[in-house]
Amino acid sequence: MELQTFLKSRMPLFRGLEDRQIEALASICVPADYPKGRTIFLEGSQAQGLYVVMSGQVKIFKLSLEGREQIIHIYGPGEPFGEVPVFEGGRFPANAEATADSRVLFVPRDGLRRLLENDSTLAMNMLAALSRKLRRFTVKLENLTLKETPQRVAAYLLDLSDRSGGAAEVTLDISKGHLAGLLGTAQETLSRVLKRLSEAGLIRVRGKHIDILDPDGLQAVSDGDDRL
Amino acid sequence: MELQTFLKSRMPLFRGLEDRQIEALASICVPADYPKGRTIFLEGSQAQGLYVVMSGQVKIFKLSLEGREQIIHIYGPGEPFGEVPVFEGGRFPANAEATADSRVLFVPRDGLRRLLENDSTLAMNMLAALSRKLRRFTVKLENLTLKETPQRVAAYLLDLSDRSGGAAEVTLDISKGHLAGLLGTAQETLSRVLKRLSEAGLIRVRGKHIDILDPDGLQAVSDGDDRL
DNA sequence: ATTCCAGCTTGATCCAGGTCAAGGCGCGCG
DNA sequence: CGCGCGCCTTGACCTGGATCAAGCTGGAAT
Repeated sequence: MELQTFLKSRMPLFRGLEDRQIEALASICVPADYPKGRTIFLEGSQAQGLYVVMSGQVKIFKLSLEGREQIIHIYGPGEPFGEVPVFEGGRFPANAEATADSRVLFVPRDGLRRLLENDSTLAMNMLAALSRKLRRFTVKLENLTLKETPQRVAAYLLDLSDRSGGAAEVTLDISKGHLAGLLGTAQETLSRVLKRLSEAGLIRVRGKHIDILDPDGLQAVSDGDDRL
Repeated sequence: MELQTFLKSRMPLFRGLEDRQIEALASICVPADYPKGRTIFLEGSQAQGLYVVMSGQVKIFKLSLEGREQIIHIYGPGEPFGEVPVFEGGRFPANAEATADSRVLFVPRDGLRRLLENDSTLAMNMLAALSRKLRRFTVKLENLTLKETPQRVAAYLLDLSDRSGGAAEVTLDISKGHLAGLLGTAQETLSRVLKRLSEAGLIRVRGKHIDILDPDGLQAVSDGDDRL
């Protein structure tokens, strides 16, 4: 079955499970399609389970009263989201919205908890997954509070490059508006920073494609070197 | 035994465990004393286990290259910290230091993992604990990126009051310098904000004791009302 | 009691970056 | 082919809050 293959091969969370566990899991999951822009859940609403991106892209974000948006994370295929209320509190701590046409797997809370209680492999995987998210939060908090915007942009680009094996050309998988939201800045500021980095000869921007001309220089900016 | 009593009664993490599990746990834990100002672990160092505050106070924080400090959390008695590397990565994502003379329980990684694999109650407790931390991170990120300093201060005071049952007088359990670090601002700014809140008749500050004179007004400030 | 000092307050200055406003640019669609 | 609409860039301005620089204060140590 299609779904079982996905669970086994594409999802670190379910790595190492026995086939009959995968079957049990597959039998309780429900896939659903969300068009770009559609809300998946709202902050504060009651959760019935968690979600996994199968295809497309989902943003998790907070809104201020004035409407400013802080993106907490953007998830792609294979990544779970909305786990918190499964284990604590029952309500979502933030909002989720599809940023592209997406297929999303829903995993009901009760069934998942039953599986977790009987399978320590799954439980350890889940503990690792939550720990990874805590680690990312730490990094994000550090970036947002201890780094200036150019540092954050440089760090983001380097991270993107690293994750594609140190490639000299990276492709933004999200719009620049979303990137600004993710980096905790205004779109205008991001635009200006990219320009400055270009003028300094560190990068070249062509739409969503960015050439990293000087990785070391970019690293220096990321580390706080004020060369502009 | 003293230690077992502490584990059973003072720690949500170990709530609901059977006595023989508690015994097993107690037998692998090691308490240690840290004077005020002593480092407990450094970011990036290899972790051998997690910690639990028995008495005193511990701050978890990040440092920028220039030496600015962002406090991520401050933990008191009963609260665990440093869990992340037990389940993922192996290295601490931030620094920990005692902010008061403290007794801290060390729980070795391997023993803990063995217990977790054999006891789903403990595993579910741990999942809940990590989820609670993720939720707090979400709130913290929201406060730091979407709220201005006066809003953060007001929110902190109200939270403090709520946690002591809505008391009209709250006592800061940390120094104002640390509070500034926790709220992502400079000590000078915090001082000025407290003064403004006092002059607006919302609070009265006497050292570490703060009277909340106008909870509704404070709530309004916390929600972004620009009354100063 | 006097000194000392960490912790706090107050004042003055400066700047990163948010906001408002006005175009460009590219692309899908009629 | 050109119209319209997101999305992005550029410019001008303004402000929250960081930083630098003095004092102040209260309690611990002698």
